[in-house]
Amino acid sequence: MTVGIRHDDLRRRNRAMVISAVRHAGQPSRTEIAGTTGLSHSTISAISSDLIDEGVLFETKGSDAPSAKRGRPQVALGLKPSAASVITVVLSLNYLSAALVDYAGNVTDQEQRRLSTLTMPRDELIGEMLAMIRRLLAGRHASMKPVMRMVLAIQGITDASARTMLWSPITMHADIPFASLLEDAFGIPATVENDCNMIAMALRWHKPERYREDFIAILLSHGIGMGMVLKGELFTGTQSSGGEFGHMIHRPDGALCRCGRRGCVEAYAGNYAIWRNARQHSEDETPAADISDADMLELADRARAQDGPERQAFRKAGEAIGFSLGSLFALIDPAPVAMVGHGAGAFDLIEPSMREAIARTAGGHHSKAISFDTEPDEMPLIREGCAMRALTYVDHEILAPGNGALTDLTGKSVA
Amino acid sequence: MTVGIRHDDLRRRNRAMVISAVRHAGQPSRTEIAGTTGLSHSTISAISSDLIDEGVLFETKGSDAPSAKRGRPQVALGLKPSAASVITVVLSLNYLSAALVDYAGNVTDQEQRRLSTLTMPRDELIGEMLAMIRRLLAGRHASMKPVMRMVLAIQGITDASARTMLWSPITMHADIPFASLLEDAFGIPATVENDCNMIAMALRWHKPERYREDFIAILLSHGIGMGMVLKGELFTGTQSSGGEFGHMIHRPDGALCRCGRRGCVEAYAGNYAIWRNARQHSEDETPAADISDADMLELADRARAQDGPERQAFRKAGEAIGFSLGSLFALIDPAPVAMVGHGAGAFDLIEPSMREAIARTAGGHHSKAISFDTEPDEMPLIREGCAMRALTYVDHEILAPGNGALTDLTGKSVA
DNA sequence: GCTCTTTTTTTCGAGCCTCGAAAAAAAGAA
DNA sequence: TTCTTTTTTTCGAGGCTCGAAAAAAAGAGC
Repeated sequence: MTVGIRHDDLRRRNRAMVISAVRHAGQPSRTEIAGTTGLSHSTISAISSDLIDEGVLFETKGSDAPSAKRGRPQVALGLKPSAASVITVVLSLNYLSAALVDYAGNVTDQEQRRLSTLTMPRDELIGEMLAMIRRLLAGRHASMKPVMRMVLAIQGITDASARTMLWSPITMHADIPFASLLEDAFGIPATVENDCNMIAMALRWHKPERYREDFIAILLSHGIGMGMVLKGELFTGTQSSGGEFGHMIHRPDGALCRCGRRGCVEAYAGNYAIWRNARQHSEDETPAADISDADMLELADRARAQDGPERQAFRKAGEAIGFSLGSLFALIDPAPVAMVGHGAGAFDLIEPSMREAIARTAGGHHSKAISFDTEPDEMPLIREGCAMRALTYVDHEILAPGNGALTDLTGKSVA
Repeated sequence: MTVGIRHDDLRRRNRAMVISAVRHAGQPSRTEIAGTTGLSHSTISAISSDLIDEGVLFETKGSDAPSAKRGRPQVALGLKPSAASVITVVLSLNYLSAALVDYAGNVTDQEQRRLSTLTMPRDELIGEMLAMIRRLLAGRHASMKPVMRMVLAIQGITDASARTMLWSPITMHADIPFASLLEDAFGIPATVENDCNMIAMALRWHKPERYREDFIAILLSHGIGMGMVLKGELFTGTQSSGGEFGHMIHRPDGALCRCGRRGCVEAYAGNYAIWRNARQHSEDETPAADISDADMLELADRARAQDGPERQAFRKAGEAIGFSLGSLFALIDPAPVAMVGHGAGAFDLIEPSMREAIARTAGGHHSKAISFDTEPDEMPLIREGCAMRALTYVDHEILAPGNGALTDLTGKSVA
């Protein structure tokens, strides 16, 4: 039983709507906002006037092109970059990066470094992260507004409340409560998110014309990840970040997977699996820890050059992805797919067998119509997805108190 | 971009909330409603007074047990049975049934009959359905309030807008726009829903303590169907009713499925598949059209009596369901499962190999903790699910116009 | 039998919020 | 300089929910 709507919720929600409209439209006029939200001009005027007073929005005076239209010119509203800032952190295999992002979404500072995540002790891993964040916080100008939110994206599984990393292939340590660790260290609200989910957020942000209501992002890398948006909402599991497409079962009792089980999609389509098959090693062989992008590129080149075990390996990968996508499509119906990550660079080798497999499944009813796109570089997407997620959180916090919001925004400096 | 909340939406939503609270609680007092909705007593008082005036609610005077409590006694509110009525229709293999249900959910009349759905011409199938509905409409008392909604449940796939049956195993005809057909014939709004989705609705209604936010209902019958509730919402595909668990791929290029493809779960776990395996026929053999429940019972008995091809067949079924549930759990995390339908009577034969398979998948992390329940009789569940769905539609229509609602409710008689 | 408690329900005024219409503002066009 | 056109603000009206207080409807106690 959902709770009833009280009167003050109304204002709060409509404020949220206005902020969200500005964030999506960039620099809309009040009239434009009224159009997209369906609220009346008077309401928009009242709300945006409040938000300007509170320092959340501002009138971007220098309207670029004096639109040459008749009538009173529109006044564009923008998100005030100084209204707040957020920190994004991305932790992936042997790699850590963090960025400071202002309220308008601009990266104002960032840092990245290589680490040996697989072998590092737990405390060291956490320590490196905290230190990097600490440097970012120390480095920002005194004039900058306080950091209001931190979002950490990891390769791996988080709990449904986005507070704990339950498991990750990049480290042997499990159940690290990153959200609480970050909150305790810096006094700033934090969440931990799955990297592929952040990729999905970023795609929707970047290419709304293609990735809007329903789409799937598949990360082809050492392992196989997935982020999915259904009916406009990020799809997550009931207890975890979910969407573990890479561990759907392709062949019962089949090839050995990095997760220790058998027959997972990843055990055929992950980099290590393609490598293993290309070398004609046994499918029971323990997966290699890491394979360089250069090696995978070389493998792909050889597969393109001539038929042989390399080409076969990519073919098998396509088959695994195809059948499992077919199973997924049986559940959710076909949707546009983005193939993300370095592995997407070899999509030409994967696509034929993948499409052939899909066509043999229930989801492949119109397999010709299913459209695939490739995004070879995942890191910027993850970072942007994190930023959007963090800023969205802030948007909803800013509107919450309704009135005294600005005392928290411009006032006390945290950490 | 969702639309802003206008002022009158507020009342509408809170009215919906009150109606929904009454429907869930049965006969709550105003105080109780205030508690569950979180709205103030004054608001509840105002809204329920309106709804009583409009003939949607009524004060159930004869309060059964004079609660022996001190203070002014609570006045129970109930849904007025005469506020509206709905018709539910269930179409399954060789079987058609329909019922007339009042606003409080009581079945006031019903009819059912056997048909040869597989061989009937399209028009005859439609004609039988229309005729049955016509008889129900003709048979109701003159005092009864107009039928405001019809919901048809079918075994098969419908489009996302619940207007057309896209495909069904019970007939060779496809793309039958049942919703429009019914609306044109009777002038009453109608939808077509997947039977398993209705089972899920009914389960949530019946056993909310077990089936609440997240659960799965799997129909074990000639084919394999699924209805799923995730985060409190019925899960459907993006373009169709979705959730075609039975056509996830268990073994690529495996056994021949009724759908014409190969390796679907159904091709191992549907009645015809179990039958085929028990008889040690080839997996390439065309599936039998229908197998009687008695035959399946006998098969199960023989499997229980001694090890042999029958027991093997059930074991294979369990394996197929187990691995595919494991894949599903990889996507959504484990959830309580209800095994519904006659096939659930042989769940004891299926369970061991199923659990073993699940344990070998990513979703089987805590396979011991995944709980299964059986509901051998699906028909009543489907009917009740339809009724609840229809009544929920009506609830939302009654509250919509806000004021003149009753003119439609008590006034003109449709059809 | 009467008064006191207790609990539920209704009433009433206050405070918000959104809306539509009208007014004001800010340009270009003539 | 005066019209048009378009955007934005202002203002009063109408609704809605809320909290407090009042009214209603019992049982409890003497």
